[in-house]
Amino acid sequence: MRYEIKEYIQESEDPLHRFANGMASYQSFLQLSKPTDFSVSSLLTSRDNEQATLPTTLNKAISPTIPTATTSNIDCEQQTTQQHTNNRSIAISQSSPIAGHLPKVQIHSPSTDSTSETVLPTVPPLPLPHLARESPYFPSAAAMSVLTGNPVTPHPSLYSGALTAKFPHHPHAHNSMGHSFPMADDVVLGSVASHQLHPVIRPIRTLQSEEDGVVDDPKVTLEGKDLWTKFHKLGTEMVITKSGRQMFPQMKFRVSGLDIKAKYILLLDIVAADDYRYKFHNSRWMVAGKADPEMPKRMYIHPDSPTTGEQWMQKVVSFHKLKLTNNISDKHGFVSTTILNSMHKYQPRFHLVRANDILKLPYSTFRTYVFKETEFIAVTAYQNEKITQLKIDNNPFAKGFRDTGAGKREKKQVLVSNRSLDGEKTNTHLGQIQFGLPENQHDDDDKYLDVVGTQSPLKNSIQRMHLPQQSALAAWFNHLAGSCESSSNENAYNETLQVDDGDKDGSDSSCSESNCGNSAFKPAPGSPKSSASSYPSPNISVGPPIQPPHLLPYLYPHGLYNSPHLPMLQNSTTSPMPQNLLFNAHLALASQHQVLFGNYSGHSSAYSLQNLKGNRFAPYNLPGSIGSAFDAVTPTSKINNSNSIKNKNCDSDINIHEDGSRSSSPLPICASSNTSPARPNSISPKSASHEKFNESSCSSELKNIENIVNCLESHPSKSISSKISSTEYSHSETH
DNA sequence: TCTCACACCTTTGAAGTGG
DNA sequence: CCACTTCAAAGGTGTGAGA
Repeated sequence: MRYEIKEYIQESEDPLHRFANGMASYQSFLQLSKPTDFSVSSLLTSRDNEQATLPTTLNKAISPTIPTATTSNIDCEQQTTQQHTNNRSIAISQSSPIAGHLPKVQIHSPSTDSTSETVLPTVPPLPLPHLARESPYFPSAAAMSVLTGNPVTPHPSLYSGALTAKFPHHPHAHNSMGHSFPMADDVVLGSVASHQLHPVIRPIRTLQSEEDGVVDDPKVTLEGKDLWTKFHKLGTEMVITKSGRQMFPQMKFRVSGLDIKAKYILLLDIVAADDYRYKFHNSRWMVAGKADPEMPKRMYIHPDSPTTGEQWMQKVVSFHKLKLTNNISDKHGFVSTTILNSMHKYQPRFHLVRANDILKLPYSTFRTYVFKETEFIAVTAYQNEKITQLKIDNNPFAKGFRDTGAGKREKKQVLVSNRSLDGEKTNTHLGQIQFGLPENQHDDDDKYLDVVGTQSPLKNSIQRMHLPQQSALAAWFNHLAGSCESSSNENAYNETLQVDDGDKDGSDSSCSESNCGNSAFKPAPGSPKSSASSYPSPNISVGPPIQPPHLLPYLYPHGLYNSPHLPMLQNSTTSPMPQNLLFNAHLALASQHQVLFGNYSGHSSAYSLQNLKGNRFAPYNLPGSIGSAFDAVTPTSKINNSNSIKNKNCDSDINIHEDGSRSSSPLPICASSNTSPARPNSISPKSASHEKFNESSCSSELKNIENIVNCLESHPSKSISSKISSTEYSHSETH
């Protein structure tokens, strides 16, 4: 795998121009720098919160002394290379720690169009107390700051925390206002990193092929895009309930361009779109104040993960089982629910990771796809009746409320009574919807009921976007995902100024299939327009593994990182560390992992765990011949992952030291482990029998998890180790 | 603004049936 | 044994009253 950092020197001082580029670099996916954002890598690299392990040579690598180079190997169809002609491209490639390889600096030669790589020596971890204090959730940024000499400022974009706008910092946020943007298939992104927020396009194909010999060109399309667009025009609302509510429309994607034999992990997460709380007033969404503290987020790993690209491409990938809840104490559904705040705006994100093992997610390259049409506001009760009607009309489970249903009859009675109370305008609107007028009439009707206009205060976000002191790595992580879109956004910016005006009338006549021109989240007139106003759908990002602190919130119960024992993961809410949290963390991970439950027959354990009844809608059946999820991946082996059958116990080359530091090493962390953490019988009846099936593998993987947790426990400044280990995990302590 | 009970509906899988 | 049908249970909906 590869970490890639590229630096792009922007010549223009035009604020808008800078903004255009800068916004693109703020890929929200990489703003996973706070506990409420999640990252798989946090499980394995939490210690990075305090310690920078990046090579010192990185500083040199990204220094201005690097000869200017052009990114001639740009392969982005939406690129605007001419706007980036004078740039330098540096790819800092950290071979996967798993592979035991040293980081490399990749330099693109301007003249020869060639790429050379230099291996960087690994340096001991650097204690960065002040940085850790300031950016506890983004250690790599801090590390990079030191390496680059740039002080880390708690730049809002560094942390997509409650106090930080997420998507407004990101071009996508500003793109939410509905402008034409390319289809997902039209966009190919390269990794990007720049302390000046200047993206450089680099072809994904090159990236991937250099990693492990697997060549893929993933394309993701949103299923039901038209329906999503309809909702988006009105301002999509998603009901959240205590027990969890499924999303409608459902999050379904069609994936293509995958390597048929390589294994992929597909994930979905939902992040706050901005820092505001909304209210529905006068038939429109308005900002009602600052956002409440963000709830802990969880990453939903598709239960079929990992499976081969061939399998993924066969059918639609559905994340319908993901539930939304506002129940902070939700304990049982941490695998399949995500906790949201009511009256807050959220943005789902789809992640595609080529990895044959969930445990390797942190070291794998994420491709993130953001479909702006899927943005929604979480509500406990529907606010916009047009949304309600749209749901009723399209959700089969709500048929009872349609014209022919009893529920509908009830509603009709209500309407009759309302008709005598309300104005004629409202009655007309309701009547049109109820009696199933064509869509275009629905759209026309939109003109009568003003539901458009979430007044996202973007200005502040924009202002916060470009702090020059932002470290290179911080920028890297923040807009890792946004290179291509950045370029396209730059073009799009000019288009935006035109398109936007045309969309103000609420007409969708110019709204193509990939458009979201009439988003109800369109900012009020006068709101700053960003270059990101026109964005590809989806917004795609490619990046290095998500950094340390993020996996926990996803795979761990919220209580874990709300715990005072985990200050680096702490949310604004503090709750005592519940019993068995660590075990639950294991369970959370294990439940997502086939091996731990021996589901080699083709069904993931996650699905078995959360619903033994079976995943009714599971799109795929995993072939039993796929092999263990713990099949070794040696990035440098140039061997197809799916074909590599190696020592499952020795496939991890990363060392997680007792002090929490990581280093590349050929020594597996669990090679000779005979101790597996005790697992309560309540995990799964299958687990016991499965131990027979593959005891060594289980032991190995459990050891992996154990090390992961131990890593957290031993975190020197977080004061979590003793408390956790003594109460939760002492029985499995192996250090 | 949120929770809850409710009616209505779809979906699923077991059970039954017939070839 | 297989395919098809039937049926009950589970679970997903929005509604509306009440807190």
